[in-house]
Amino acid sequence: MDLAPSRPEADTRRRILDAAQGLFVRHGLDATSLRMITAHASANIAAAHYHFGSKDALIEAVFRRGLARLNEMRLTELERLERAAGGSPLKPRQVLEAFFGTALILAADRDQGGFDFMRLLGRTMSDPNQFIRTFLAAEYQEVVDRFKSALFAALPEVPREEIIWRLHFMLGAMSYALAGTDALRLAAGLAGEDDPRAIAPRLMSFLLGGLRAPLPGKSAEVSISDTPTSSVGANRRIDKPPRQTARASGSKTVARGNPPAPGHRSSK
Amino acid sequence: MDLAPSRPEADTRRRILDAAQGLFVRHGLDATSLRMITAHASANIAAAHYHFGSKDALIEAVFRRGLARLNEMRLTELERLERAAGGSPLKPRQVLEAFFGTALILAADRDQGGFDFMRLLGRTMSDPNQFIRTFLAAEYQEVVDRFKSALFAALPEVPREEIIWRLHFMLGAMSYALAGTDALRLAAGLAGEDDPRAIAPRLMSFLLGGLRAPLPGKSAEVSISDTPTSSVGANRRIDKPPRQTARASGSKTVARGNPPAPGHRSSK
DNA sequence: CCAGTATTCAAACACCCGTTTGAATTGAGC
DNA sequence: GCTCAATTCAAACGGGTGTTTGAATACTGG
Repeated sequence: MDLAPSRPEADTRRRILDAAQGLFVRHGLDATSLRMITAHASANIAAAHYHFGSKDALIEAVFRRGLARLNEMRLTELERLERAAGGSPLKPRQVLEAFFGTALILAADRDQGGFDFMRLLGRTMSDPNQFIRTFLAAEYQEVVDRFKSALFAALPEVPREEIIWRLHFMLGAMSYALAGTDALRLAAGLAGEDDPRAIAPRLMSFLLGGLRAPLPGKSAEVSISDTPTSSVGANRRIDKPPRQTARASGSKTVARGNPPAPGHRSSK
Repeated sequence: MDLAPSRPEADTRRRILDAAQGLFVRHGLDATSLRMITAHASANIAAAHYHFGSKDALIEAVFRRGLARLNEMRLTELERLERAAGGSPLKPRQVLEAFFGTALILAADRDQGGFDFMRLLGRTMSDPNQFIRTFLAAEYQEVVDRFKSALFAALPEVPREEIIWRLHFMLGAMSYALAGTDALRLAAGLAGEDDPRAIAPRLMSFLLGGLRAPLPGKSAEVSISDTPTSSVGANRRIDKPPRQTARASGSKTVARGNPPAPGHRSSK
């Protein structure tokens, strides 16, 4: 339309959004200050408040922009498949492709920020901040309802409660894989460690396997809580292991003003 | 080398650790201040520095205490199973029980703080803070190596790279389930929504199903919707959704022309 | 009992945060 | 050219942060 490709005022707004997204995923929401963001965006601090109103509103704007794209892709794909199926229910794999496959496609888009956003989203999924949680839930609701229904129809013989649990688990697996933190250095050195295109086929077959796993036995034979005479509970209670004092012992024999190990802290 | 267990001064230390753990899981590491912690623990701010040296060192201490318990349980159980098997490799299910089952048992312990700690751990697994990440990796290394080896032995025919990926996915599913945030309000209203004893059997069969899923097709490494040959229904298979380039020229992603009109909220 | 260390405490320090202000700058329409 | 609104800017405000200080207290060994 009449929107010139480079409107200067709109540019500041977009630069701030981009900088915020990149810094949020690298340092976390709390640890990223508006001053860091505006410095990265070559903008003034007050400009951020002028365009967004507050830091929380800026966070909202970042997620709204990313989720609009993601959710539109998901719903478009789901509707396309349902239209092609013509009334008959989809296969479980198709539902997963529409939900998780599109997310992974978006995560592979490094240029337009899809990569950063999906990592950010993956990490934020387990953020305790109430304001974020309610916002995410609201922004997601339509998509979640649509895909829940599609999965119910695809697996009519599975109890709905069980399907919801498994959707929950699948979400966790994807979020963690996308977040790409690998806190345990598990995949360190693996090829394509943080490349969503390498992860996608592996994740999809893992998710399908989990979704179609046999239901947990009602008699709880599978359950760990009552493995015969409690495998782990054999020693009944966990004794406190001897306090590992190798590194922390300094903190109790302190004289005044003793910093245990001054060489800590960074990344904030 | 240690102080007697019931010395009153040691009590302050424990009270601070407990309060910190509870507040960390409710508000996050960054959003929890030392003043909040010491107020909850009925202690002085300086006492926290006296006993731990810094906030980062306090965070370390919280995780060290919890991980010592968790990792000891895991290793004990793994060794018990390996001893019982007498040289022959364990079954995949047994390895998962020793790793994830023990975590879920610990998470069910509400009295001694196991519940809070496992939720905290689940959320921290995707924390971007570098200091936390390296600390967790170091603290976990022995356990990770042991369980990786056990899984390799249990699944000799599966490529090791694939096993590592699936271990990664399983960790994500468990972390997210334990974190118990449910950002999407997926399981809202479900029975035992945040009770690890209700989650355990369901999670275990999901994980086993994912771990034993058929390997992803080797041929196409890039494609998301792979399965070039083995599609279940030959009729309508999922094509690659059209590359979403509409956004580049799209001017409707975010409603432009937002007047400043702040009206924000603060909920922190 | 006293000596001396281990622990607590209130107060202050320097710094960074999100937010606000009011003036300067820009750019389009008459 | 001028007007007027939209946008940017440097500077400041109040408040919360982690950390430090030095004195007061609690406790243990002799």
